[in-house]
Amino acid sequence: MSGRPKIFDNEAVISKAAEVFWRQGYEATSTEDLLAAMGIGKGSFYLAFKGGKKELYEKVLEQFDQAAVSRFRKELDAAADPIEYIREFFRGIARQPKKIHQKGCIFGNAVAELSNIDPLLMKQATHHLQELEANFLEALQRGKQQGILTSKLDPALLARLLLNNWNGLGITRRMYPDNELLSTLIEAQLRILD
Amino acid sequence: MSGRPKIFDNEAVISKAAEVFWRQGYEATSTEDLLAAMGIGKGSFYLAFKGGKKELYEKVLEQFDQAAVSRFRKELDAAADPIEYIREFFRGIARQPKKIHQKGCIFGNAVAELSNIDPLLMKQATHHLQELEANFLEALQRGKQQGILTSKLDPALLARLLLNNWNGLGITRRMYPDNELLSTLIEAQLRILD
DNA sequence: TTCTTTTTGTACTACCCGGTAAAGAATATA
DNA sequence: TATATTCTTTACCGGGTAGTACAAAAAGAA
Repeated sequence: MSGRPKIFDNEAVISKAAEVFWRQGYEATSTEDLLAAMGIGKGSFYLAFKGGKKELYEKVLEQFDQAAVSRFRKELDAAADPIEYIREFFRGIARQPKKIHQKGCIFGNAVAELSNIDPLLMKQATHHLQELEANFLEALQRGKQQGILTSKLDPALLARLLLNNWNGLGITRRMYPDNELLSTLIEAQLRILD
Repeated sequence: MSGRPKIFDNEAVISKAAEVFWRQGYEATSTEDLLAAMGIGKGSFYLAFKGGKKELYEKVLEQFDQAAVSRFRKELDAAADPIEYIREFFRGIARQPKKIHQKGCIFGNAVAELSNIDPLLMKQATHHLQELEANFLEALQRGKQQGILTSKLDPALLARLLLNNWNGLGITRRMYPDNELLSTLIEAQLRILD
């Protein structure tokens, strides 16, 4: 059964690759960039990821999604006020360093870059963003149940507005990688939750 | 002085190239893609655009900006109600065909794709988006002068909110290339103008 | 016509890149 | 130790790409 032991951990190298993809995008990243970042050779890479760069990118998106979604759900469950949690979620953007602002949202990046290049990958990125939207919706519904959210807007519409704000911030934060400016912008956006 | 006559018009081929760049992005577009779309050969191309793909992309962004800005200003000047003009500007998105939705905003695309690849091009794209923001601002200020805009928010902040909505729509319209859905979303966003 | 200027078409070069193949290394098991 | 299994290393291949070089073509001017 078990032959030569693997020198690397799959999740670990996916996470290494994620950083490069996130920073440079899909097309601008060569497999050699990825190999260098992951610290493995071609042989190992194509053995572990037979689909090459494309499969790796899928895995990267999935890993990102797993981490983000599980964290969101956990924190939301722990939050007494789900609406305030959404607020803090957005406010968190305005606490991040410039390097992060410059990378934007990897899912939004994927949607923008791959719509007419690789529709399948684009569809997956879209799906992940829809999960974020679903999380917003769940928080909003809980807020409504608890009587915290008084807005008369349909929660589904509200969730979509939040998603669009998120998508916009993925671009705007690169134009203005300035936390004070972003904070002002975000606070104004959050008034739809009042 | 005058040698062999040019077979093509610069602005015309830039506009041809624009379509390809807009659809595929910068990195995914090869110079041969561009030559095919422009209908000229390598010799002519490198003579007219010594900077190659990069210079052409700059020109494309500039041409887009020229067209968009001049149209915006002209229509805004002609509009009796500048706030309603902004509304119509956004509503127009929800009247466009799927093919356009799939391409998003070329400036947003450039910002997303090139932030960490070619900072100079990214900066130019940012500048063009800031011109859009400035146009929003001008319209808002005129609306305030005319007493049409009653919002208590700082017009500059309002313009930035509109810009962020625009940036978001560049992504969201690809996730949901559905004009009815987009219309609902946009109408909800426009309530910040009430 | 002949010369000059500018554009065009094409051939060429040097390079990079994704992917494969094959041989060798490291382990468990018998 | 011998064998089977799995992973790693490295060399290689075919294809595509950006950019250059150069000769031919198309005009005006002398």
